[in-house]
Amino acid sequence: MCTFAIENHKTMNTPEEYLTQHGVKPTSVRILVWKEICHRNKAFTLSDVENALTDMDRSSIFRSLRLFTEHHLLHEIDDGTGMQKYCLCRCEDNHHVNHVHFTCTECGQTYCLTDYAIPIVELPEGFISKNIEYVIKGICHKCSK
Amino acid sequence: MCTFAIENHKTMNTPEEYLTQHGVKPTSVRILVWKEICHRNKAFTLSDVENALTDMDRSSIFRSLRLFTEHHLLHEIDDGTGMQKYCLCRCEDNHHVNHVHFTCTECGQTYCLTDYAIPIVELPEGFISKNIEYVIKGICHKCSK
DNA sequence: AAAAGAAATGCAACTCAATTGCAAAAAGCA
DNA sequence: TGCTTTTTGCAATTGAGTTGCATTTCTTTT
Repeated sequence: MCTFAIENHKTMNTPEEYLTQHGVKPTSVRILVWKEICHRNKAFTLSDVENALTDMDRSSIFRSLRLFTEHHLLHEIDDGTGMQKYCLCRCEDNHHVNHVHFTCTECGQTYCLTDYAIPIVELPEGFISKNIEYVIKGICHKCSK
Repeated sequence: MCTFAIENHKTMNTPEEYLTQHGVKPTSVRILVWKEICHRNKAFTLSDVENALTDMDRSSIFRSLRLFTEHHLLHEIDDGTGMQKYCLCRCEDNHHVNHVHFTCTECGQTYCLTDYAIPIVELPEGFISKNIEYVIKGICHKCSK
């Protein structure tokens, strides 16, 4: 569904280089965190990464994710489950999530439907749009079987 | 922008009756909470209601809002500010938010754009939609002046 | 290469809103 | 009225996010 990570692995050689190219100094913590998340095609939480990197401190992961977000490697998304989620940024120019998210109420997964663009709503006079969040809640293709 | 409350006051006589009609026993706390929120045309938080009803306990308000939500008098909405927000339900049949929300990054207000319907995205095979959240972030008509 | 300075990390503690346990109060009912 | 159930207020807990600070690691300068 999301070919971003694969593409990157083909073209981007190493995590070190990828981080450097985006203005993030590639420290050991950040490389480990990036390696852990760069292949993900679903939205993930801080706890998800924490569980995958059990030796690493929560706040270090938190700070890495924040830094990645600041440097537009990640999007912060809010799927209404109450936990902050992140997904890989695959924007080419402007840094806005332009795809729809789907949160399964059964398994809790939030999918990045990267091929499904967010339809635009025209706003009333005076309202200026900067960013749009479009989250569908329902049952995912696995849980609906 | 939202004429719901006014319509209700015309047709619905008293809060007591309105709550009863929707399966909520109209206790004194619930009536006070409902009176406080039923005229609102913007999304509000628990703290908003708490500040308006200074004598009432936080958890009592919380429980009232939860009960109202369970009985479809309110929608819970998540505008990404991290605080749970509520807005009046004006659905006629199915209980889904069908309008767009707008959260101003300046003043923090979340507007219910009740005249602006959420455009539907067709989902991939196997995904079943139950509910959609559409939140635009930007600058509102007041802050953009 | 050593010293000084800057940045990153780990740990513990804090924040802040949501939520719950429980006893007291109020409401419903026989 | 007396008994039972529901509701309410208070205090405490939860849980994720976040921060302060001392230690460690990295970078730069001499």
